[in-house]
Amino acid sequence: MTDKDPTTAGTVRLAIERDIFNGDLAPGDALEETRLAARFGVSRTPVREAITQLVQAGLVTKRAHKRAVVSELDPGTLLELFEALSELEGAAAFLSASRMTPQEKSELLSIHAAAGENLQQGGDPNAYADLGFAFHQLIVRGCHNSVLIDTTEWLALRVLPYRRFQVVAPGRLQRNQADHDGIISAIVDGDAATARDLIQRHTLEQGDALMRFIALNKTSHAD
Amino acid sequence: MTDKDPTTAGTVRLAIERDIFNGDLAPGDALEETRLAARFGVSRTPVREAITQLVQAGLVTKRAHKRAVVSELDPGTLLELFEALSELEGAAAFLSASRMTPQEKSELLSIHAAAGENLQQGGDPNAYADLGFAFHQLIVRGCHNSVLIDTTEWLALRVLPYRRFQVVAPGRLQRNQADHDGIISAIVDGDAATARDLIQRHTLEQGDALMRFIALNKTSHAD
DNA sequence: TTTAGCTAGATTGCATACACTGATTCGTCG
DNA sequence: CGACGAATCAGTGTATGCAATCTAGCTAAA
Repeated sequence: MTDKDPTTAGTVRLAIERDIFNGDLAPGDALEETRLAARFGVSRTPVREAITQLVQAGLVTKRAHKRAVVSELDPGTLLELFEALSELEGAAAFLSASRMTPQEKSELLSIHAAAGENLQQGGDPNAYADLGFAFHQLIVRGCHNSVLIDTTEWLALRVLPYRRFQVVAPGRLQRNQADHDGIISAIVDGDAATARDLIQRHTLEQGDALMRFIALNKTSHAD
Repeated sequence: MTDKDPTTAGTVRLAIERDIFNGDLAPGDALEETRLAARFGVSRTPVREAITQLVQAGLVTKRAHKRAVVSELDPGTLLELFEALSELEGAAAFLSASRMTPQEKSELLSIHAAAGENLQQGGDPNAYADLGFAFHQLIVRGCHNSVLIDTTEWLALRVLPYRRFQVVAPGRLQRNQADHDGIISAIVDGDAATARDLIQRHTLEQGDALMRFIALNKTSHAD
């Protein structure tokens, strides 16, 4: 499903995905088939297929005869999501510690270094977030188990719509970088157990911070 | 997705799923839209939706303009699948050790006891397999994290089409029962770390055995 | 004023028809 | 006789139309 998409449905799906990740479509927003069809200049059929795919991907929720909406994650589900994600990333890191190639390790190091520079020079927080995302992704992919990789990224995907609630709490980025520091050295040293433990705790904390931030934001919005 | 399906597409999807699990549709078999539509007495549209859902569920593979086939797992992928599954079940067991309610624990014990009786009395191996499946499912669900549960069961689903290759190697069932014995006492004792370790190793071994069996069976078939 | 019931508009679910892609087979040329 | 190419065919991808369902707005009664 991650391959090319010579089919219209695939294109539409990617477009909707982008809208969700960009925030043009926020969680809770409705996906109206006719409107989307008109917007992309296609018929309703490929739009329906795209929505079906997104439903199975967990990004969209839908019930019979009711319109599809962008999945809304309540704090409880979000907590569960991060708990599961932390286990998966931990497992991947455990395997990566002994399976990553030298090239992969050096790539990981260079990304980590770039993130460090960005942090010291007070660069774009958004760029830093991207580097952090790449960091996690590289570790996950380093386990060389496509099933585990796909599953982990599948879960990580569901958190992306909430990335716009980026946590900018003071000192948070520094601690994040320090966490990454420990994780990377554990992996380079081949200390699988430590790598697992560190990244698991790290991801759980990330989730906790995001959850708290969203909760605050929600109450302030007071719909 | 597990709820009712007043929609035709959902019904068709479940029907195809049953066919796959029953073995009426074996891995590698093609899913022809027109034929399925005729068989269920509906049009191609709901059949297409059902197939799309099955593709996302991983049970069916499909590329543009080529017909969908029941997913075929080569030994490598199967190994990866069990490796990932063992990590997920391990994580679930870790959490279950401290989260299962007394009712859930007693249910687990009674199922385990029933499996033991079946084994001693030389009962139906198929029934024993069902009990084993229920055993794993109970442990997974005991973690009370729906995301983790869904993800684990999603992976476990992909192995089901291969259940007809049931391993009946001598002594295998006894060892399986012994494994379960250890796992259950670790969970009841609340020893999370041991529970994780045991079930992880256990699932990996299960996968290994299944893989070997399939490999042998494949070569004998010699297509 | 509030609430229950109903009607009209909007939207989804399914069926049918058409367009396009990929494969197989037959014919022709080397 | 073999190989390459074109035509035919099977099958998927998309568009459109219709029926069933849901939603909202209005009327009427308590």
